[in-house]
Amino acid sequence: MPKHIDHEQRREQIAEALWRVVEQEGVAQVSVRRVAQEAGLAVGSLRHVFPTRADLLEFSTELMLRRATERIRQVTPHEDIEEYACEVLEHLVPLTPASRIEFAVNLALYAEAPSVSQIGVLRDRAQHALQEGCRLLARRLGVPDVRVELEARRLHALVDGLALHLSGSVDAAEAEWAREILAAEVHRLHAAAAE
Amino acid sequence: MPKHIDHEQRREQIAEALWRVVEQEGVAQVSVRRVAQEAGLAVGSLRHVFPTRADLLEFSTELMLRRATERIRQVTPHEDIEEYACEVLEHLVPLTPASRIEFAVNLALYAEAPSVSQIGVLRDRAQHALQEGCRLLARRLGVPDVRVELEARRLHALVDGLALHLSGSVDAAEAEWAREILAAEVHRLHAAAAE
DNA sequence: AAGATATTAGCACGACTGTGCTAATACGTA
DNA sequence: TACGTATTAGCACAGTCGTGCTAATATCTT
Repeated sequence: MPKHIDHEQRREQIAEALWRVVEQEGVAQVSVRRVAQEAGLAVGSLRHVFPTRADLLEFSTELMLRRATERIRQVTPHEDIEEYACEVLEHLVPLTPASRIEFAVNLALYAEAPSVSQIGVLRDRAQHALQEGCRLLARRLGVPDVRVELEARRLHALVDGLALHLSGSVDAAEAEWAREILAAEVHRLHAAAAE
Repeated sequence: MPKHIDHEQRREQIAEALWRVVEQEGVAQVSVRRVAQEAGLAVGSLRHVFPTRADLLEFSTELMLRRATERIRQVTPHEDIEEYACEVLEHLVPLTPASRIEFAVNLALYAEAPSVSQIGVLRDRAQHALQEGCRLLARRLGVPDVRVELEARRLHALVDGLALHLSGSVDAAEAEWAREILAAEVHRLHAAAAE
C-alpha cells in the first residue's frame, strides 16, 4: 500500500491558501496555479484533490461557512440574554482579523456565483440560516411574536451592513462603533419587549 | 477634419455594456473583448476610448456611483420629513431592476478593488458620502446632536445590509419587507426626537 | 473633388488560464 | 528487499487574456 494522506486536511490546507490569495490580491487572481503555489503544492497535487476549479471554489466557500457556523455555535449561552446576544452578533461581524478575512472571502466568492452555480446555492442556504438565527435571537430577547419577523429581518440587515462596512477597513474606531450599534440594537429589542 | 463622435456618450455606452456582462455572467467574465462584443464594438474602438482594462473598470464604477448620486439628488424635498426620508432611502436600496443591477455591479466591482486600486478609492469616497447623507437625514429627522453619529452609522449599515440581501433575489415580498423596515427605522428616529 | 485625420478594425505577441494526460516518486505491505 | 499503488510532478493543448501596433475606413474641411 502506498502513502496515504488525509484528504480532508489537505483540502482545508488548500482552501486556506485560496483565502489568503483572495484577501491579498483579490478574487480575480484566484487561479488553480496561483492557489497551488500559495499552498506550496504542485498543480497536479491540487487537482488530485480538486479535479476542477469549480470544485476548489465550492469547497473553499463551504468550509468558510462551516467554520463561521462552528464559531457561533461555540458561544456559551450567558445568563444575561443581552450580553449573549451581543457576543453572538459580534461573531457575525468582521471585528477580528480572522473573521474579517472570512467575510472578505465570503463577499469575493459571491462574485463568482454566476459562473459557479453551486456557490449561489451555498450563499442562499447561509443567508437563510442567518435569518433563522436572527429570528431565534429576537424571540429570546422577548420580542412579541407579531414583531419577530420584522425585527429579525432588520437585525439581519444591520449585521450584514456592518459587516460590509468593516470588511473594507481594519480601523479600531470603526470596530468600536459597530459594537456600540449592535449593543444599542440588542438593548432596544430587549427593552421594547419588557413593556 | 474627420468624423467626431461624443467621447463621453461612447464611454457611457461601453460602461453600460460592462454592467450587463457583470449582471448576467458575473464579474469574472468581464474582459476587454467580452465588453466590446456586448457593446457591439471592435476591441480597437473600445481601446481608443479606454486604453487599458483598468481605465474601463474605473470609469464604469465611477459612472455607476455618479448615476446613483444624481438619482438621489433629484428626490424633491417633501414637506413630510418622514416621507422624504423614506423616499431617499428607498433609492439607496435595490428595489427596482435598475438599482438592483446598479448594486450588483457595485458589489462585483469591489471584488476588483485589490487589483485596480483606483476602485478602492472610489468605494471609500462613496461610502463616506453615503455616511454623510445618513448624518444629514438623521439631523433633519430631529435626532439630537449627541446621538446623530450613532444613529447615522446604524442607518447606513441598515441600508447597505438591506441592499446586500435584495441584490440576490428579485422577490417582491422581500422588497416589501425592506420598505417596511426602512419606514419603521425612519419613524423610530423621528419619534424618539419628538420627546 | 481632394486631402487630412479621427476613428475603426484587427493582427500578433507573450503570458496566463483550465484541464487531459503521462511519467516519476515515495511509501506501506508482503 | 522488492513489489504495487497512492501520490506527486509536470508537460501539452487549446483557449483567453491585455495590449502594442499597423492598415483600412469614414467623414469633415478646404
